[in-house]
Amino acid sequence: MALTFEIQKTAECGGRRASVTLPHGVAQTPVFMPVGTLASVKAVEQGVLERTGPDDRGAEIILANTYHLYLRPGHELVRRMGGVHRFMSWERPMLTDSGGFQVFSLSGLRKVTSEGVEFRSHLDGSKHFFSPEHSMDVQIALGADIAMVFDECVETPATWERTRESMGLTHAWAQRSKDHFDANRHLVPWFAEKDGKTQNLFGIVQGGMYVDLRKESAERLVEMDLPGYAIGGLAVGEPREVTREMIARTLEWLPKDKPRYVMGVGYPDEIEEYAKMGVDMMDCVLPTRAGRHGLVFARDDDGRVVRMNIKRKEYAEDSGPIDAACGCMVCARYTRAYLRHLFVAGEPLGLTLNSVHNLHFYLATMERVRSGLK
RNA sequence: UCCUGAGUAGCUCAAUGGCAGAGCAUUCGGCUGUUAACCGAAGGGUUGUAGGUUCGAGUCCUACCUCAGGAG
Repeated sequence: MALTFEIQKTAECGGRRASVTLPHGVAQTPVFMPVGTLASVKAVEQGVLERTGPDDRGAEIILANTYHLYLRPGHELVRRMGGVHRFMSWERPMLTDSGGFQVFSLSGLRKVTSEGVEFRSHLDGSKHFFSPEHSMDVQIALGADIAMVFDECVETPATWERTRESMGLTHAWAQRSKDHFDANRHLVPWFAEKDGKTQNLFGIVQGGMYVDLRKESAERLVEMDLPGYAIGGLAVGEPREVTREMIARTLEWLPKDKPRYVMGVGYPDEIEEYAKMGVDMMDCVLPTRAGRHGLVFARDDDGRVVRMNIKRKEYAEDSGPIDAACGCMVCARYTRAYLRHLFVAGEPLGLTLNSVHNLHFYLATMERVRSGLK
């Protein structure tokens, strides 16, 4: 057994306090997973990521991206370097996205057929082809604890017919992903059969903004008996109520004894809400991207999330921390005035400190939720 | 003192004699499985000064002022 999911408690709201044990360690869920696309959570050093504040357990799982690492430095190079963990010196669990989302976000540079996707590199325009089998080969070479099936994320809005067609493709690709993965997962750099250390493959539910399609997608994927399931294709421009409804309904049809992962969400209040609904895993670029763009999160006296644009002039001589109640190393040490100065002056440290704070904020938000679910 | 060149937004610079603009800076906004230290919006002008030519001048003419380079 490569993955163990142990639920300590399921609250009335549906949220679960649990832990997921993976080849590279244990993560407490609900868990937020920072995104490190190119084997780097942008602007944050791995040691800092392990501990963003004095009483913080740090990031317990981080993401990397199949598409990006395939293009640069190349998955075979990463394999030769001992796998992505060793390559980037991150010993905790990791998850790789399959490249399916890039099929969606790189539209204009790609051509989709039932066989796979032909696309052009955003780096140099060179032609490449990704199939479910190839995505699996790349993800196995990278060797994250969790790999994702190769899927297609449909654009929003999309008609029911278009969404159903795309979903059918995702299902066929999921089966092909699983078959190829099962046949080759012993090739992960750290494979150790006697220790039961094997890579895990998660499925991805699609179905756009149509409840009936979400149900069909969930049922079809559950038949494949995968160790965990993701809900994909959300937060792509639809209203938040729709996102919430899709998650709430899809959770009904996913196994309760396996991790459920909503991909690509969200704002701090969203991840809190979804965790309480029973989502166990989430990832999002927002804390790091927003941080690099000058947006930091804080809580007001009532505990409500507030957005703070650190660029604003009103912080120029503000000698307080971003959030006095925050336990991160940035709030313990630096003033808003200094952070604003670094950002306005274009100092790279500003990007780093904002990112570290935001990551801590997200991780602490999950910790709050976990405490509440006890 | 003379010659030459240049004076346009906070800065660096565009603009056939025909609606005075850009980049940067400033202020504000956006960011949801990262093509993103990114993207967008706004504010900002008596075109060095004073005259003249012209239907119309940032642009042509005259004088002056300032700066740079050259000559003496």
